[in-house]
Amino acid sequence: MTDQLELNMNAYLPLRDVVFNTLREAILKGELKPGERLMELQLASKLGVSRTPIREAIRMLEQEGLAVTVPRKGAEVAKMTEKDMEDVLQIRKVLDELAVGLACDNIEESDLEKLHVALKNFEDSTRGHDVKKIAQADVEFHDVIYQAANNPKLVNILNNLREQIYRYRVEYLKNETIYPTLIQEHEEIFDCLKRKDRAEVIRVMSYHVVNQELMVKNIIREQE
Amino acid sequence: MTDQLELNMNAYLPLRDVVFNTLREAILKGELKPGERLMELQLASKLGVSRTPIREAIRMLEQEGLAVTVPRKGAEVAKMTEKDMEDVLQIRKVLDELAVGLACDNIEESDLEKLHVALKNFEDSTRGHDVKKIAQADVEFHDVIYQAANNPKLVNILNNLREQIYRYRVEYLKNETIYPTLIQEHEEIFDCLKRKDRAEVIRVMSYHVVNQELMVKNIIREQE
DNA sequence: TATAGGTAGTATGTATACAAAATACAGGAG
DNA sequence: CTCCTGTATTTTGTATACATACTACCTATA
Repeated sequence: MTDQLELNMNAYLPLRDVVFNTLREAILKGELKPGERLMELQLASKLGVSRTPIREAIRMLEQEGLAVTVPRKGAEVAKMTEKDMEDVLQIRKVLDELAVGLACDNIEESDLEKLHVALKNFEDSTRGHDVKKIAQADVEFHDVIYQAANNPKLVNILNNLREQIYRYRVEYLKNETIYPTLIQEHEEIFDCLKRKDRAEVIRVMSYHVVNQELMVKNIIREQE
Repeated sequence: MTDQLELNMNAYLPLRDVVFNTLREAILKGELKPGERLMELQLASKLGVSRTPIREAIRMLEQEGLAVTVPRKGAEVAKMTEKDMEDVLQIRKVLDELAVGLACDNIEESDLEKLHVALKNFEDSTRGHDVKKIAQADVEFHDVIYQAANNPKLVNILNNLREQIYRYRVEYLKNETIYPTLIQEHEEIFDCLKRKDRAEVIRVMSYHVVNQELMVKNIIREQE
């Protein structure tokens, strides 16, 4: 019996997960706007499923902080104030510091290679003008670090926090003048990890996140 | 029209929330053991409701990390390895430091009073032998700090993390020899907050959490 | 004996039905 | 004209029905 060939029975996803992913994407992309009501029947007919998977997906979005429901009123897309964003970024700052510190302890040569590839991919992506692609490349860079931290629960929380600021993050990445700084910071992070300079990599990461915080807050203020 | 008399229509809770709370409690108390299957029909008949609210509650437990589901197999109570616990406590450490630092920045006289009451309540509770009560008093002490941190998203995450270690925490609090240390640490935290000594309060809190980490890990190791 | 295959029973996945609350709106009283 | 109220409609809450996949067990066969 071959070890390979595990036969991706993973191809199957329950509808609730499909719906969840669909709604999640729509919220993050801004197609479903903050405060917009999530009406079960309407979503069900739009997505061609019954209310049951919709309701289950809403329960999941709720726990992710992407939707808020009031009993007997229904759910709506979660609103984000500047205060909420500050709160999220405060948390993200210390957890990103934790993650990069752990990554520094655990990182192996193969991870460093992956990180270097991700670094270059990000740099390349900034030469195009596809903001989504740039955001994606940035996510992949940080994902390598998250994985190296070897703490799945931490990764989970960080992904969730990242999700919550994603909308504003895309906006922030439209500003091309910041790319050189971001690239440089990524390089510094990479170098520190390579040298295993724990204190320094935490300092740089901290700076990297705080920077974003200031920019994102500016964007929110402009939008209001 | 009187201002008062808001008439607690909050009395109503959807069944999904009742079920969620019930199952959550059962898992935390250990009535539902790690790895135990959560069968919809069985739970439905036991709780006297239909499968619908059960399913929605399971989706919520899933996102809380208290249950794990495999498509077409069903859900079971999440298992916790020592590694999982370490992961949770690593996160909790930095977030508790963040919380107490923020609390130190924001805390007001009224909060300090509440904290002092909670401190005394905890001290009193340790003179009885009701471990649940002691755990509750400890939670209330830390809740005052969490509230003072003025970051609801942080409180959310911390409550969730606390939930995940609750089972082992109760076990840990059965060891009466640790009470004096805990009381002393609580007092130190209170004093630091009163003096607004940010660096020191973070140091003490960090110590407070790390201490628990070591104890909880011992307990897990013994159980295995 | 061990294994393959079939079958009954059970569990989940999804859709639908019915009840009750919330909402919107129209008509009437003041 | 405004505000109240009653009614129709929409929406959520909950239960149930039906389809399909999984499990366990039994039987037949090599």
